[in-house]
Amino acid sequence: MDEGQGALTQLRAYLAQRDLPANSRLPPERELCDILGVSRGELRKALAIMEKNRELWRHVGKGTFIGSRPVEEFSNIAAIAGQTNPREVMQARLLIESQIAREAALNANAGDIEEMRLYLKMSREAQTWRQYENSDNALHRAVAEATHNTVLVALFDTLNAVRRTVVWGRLRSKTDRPPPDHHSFTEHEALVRAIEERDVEGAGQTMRRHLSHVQGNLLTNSEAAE
Amino acid sequence: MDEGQGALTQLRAYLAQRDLPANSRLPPERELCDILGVSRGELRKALAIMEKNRELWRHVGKGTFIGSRPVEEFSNIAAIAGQTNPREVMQARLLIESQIAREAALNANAGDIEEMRLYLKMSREAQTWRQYENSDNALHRAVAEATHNTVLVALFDTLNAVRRTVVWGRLRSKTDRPPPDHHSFTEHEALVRAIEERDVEGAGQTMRRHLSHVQGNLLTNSEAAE
DNA sequence: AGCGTAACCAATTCTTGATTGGTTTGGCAA
DNA sequence: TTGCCAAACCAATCAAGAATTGGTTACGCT
Repeated sequence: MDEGQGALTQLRAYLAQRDLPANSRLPPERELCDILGVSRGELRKALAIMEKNRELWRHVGKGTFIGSRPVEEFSNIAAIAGQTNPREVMQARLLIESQIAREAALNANAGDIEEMRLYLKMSREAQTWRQYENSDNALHRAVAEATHNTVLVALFDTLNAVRRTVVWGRLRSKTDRPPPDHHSFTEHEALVRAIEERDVEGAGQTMRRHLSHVQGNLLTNSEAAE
Repeated sequence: MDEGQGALTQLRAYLAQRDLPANSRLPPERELCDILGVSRGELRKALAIMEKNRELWRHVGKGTFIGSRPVEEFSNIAAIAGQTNPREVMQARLLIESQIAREAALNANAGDIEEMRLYLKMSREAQTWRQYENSDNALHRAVAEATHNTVLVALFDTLNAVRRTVVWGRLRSKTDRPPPDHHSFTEHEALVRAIEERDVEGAGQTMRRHLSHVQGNLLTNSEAAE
């Protein structure tokens, strides 16, 4: 009965003898076969058991390592953007940013409000769509910063980066600059006002309504966003 | 005086003729010199002007591209985790995951529910805290997947990675395994039931209540999470 | 002083080969 | 048949070197 797990005990003995630190790489399977005098199949069974037991982890091309598999250190914006579409992005914005608006209404201070009003003014005075978009982005980010929660701000930035990558080549054909009656102006103002008045529900609803309009514009593919 | 900008007008003419889409790469400088019959110095002056004007962007080793410079491609989990704390992370979870739960209630299919029930069972039968945490993570991720929105799943993963980095070295002193009356069991069950019954409000509220308890446990620093 | 040419620099990409875990196939023996 | 072994093959990864590319400098000429 010891025979069935012979490779495993041999491997364990080998590892115990070396006492390797975590995250250290052990020899490739083919070498280990020679070292332990075991066939590769048996060795791989033993490795599979230890991997399932989280004593080590393997990856093709890299090797076999002691300890548990490390967490993904980066979230790749391009990878996310490649797998999704504008509809999903807008839906996520709707859900995330409405919550951010609520939280901002709870935590914003006078300086935050002032900053929002500045971007509000800039967006209304924008001469080109590009300028307008910059102000709009800055305003939305100011709302996120007003939560005073670095994690929320980071998530907002991630989402924003994905958005900019996804909706990448859209057109601005109709007009050269945002019309003075653009729906975003009044919506943005209502949003800032709700945050200033600590109207949590109002802030969330205003943001939701605003992004719904943006979503609608985007999907009907007229001159897009915000 | 046209002479001073000769290269620029030539370049503009070349670009207008080709009508290249955004983010497309144009020939290396040395080739463009031959094509336009301009010296490299003059060409680079023209390129510098257009770059400052955000009509194109350049990078050593990559090339020159139409449009504005793309955003930072990665969000570094470690950087986020280094600037925040467990309180902020839990607050973000509360806001994000409650919205995810609502969206899951709208979009989950039978397979999603089945998967959740599996992890529910696994978590109840866990023999160690580690096993329990794995099942718990899997359940929460299954909820995120049930939204069928890749962006939301990606944001959830990012948030989760930050959480694991931040609350990394906490203790499990009191007991060796989760007690059978652990509050999470009933809360998780209620959550899955609400999602199954398409109870949007209920799903969101259950998730919010659940994470509030987790947050409370975490902050009173008793045997922590979920 | 200004322009053009050439050379050089450093960041990046491309190419090629080797390495490595994962899988399949065929042979062999109990 | 069943299990095992050896070999070959596969795809992901890494490593090192060549080639490319924007940025810079030096020199010569007018």
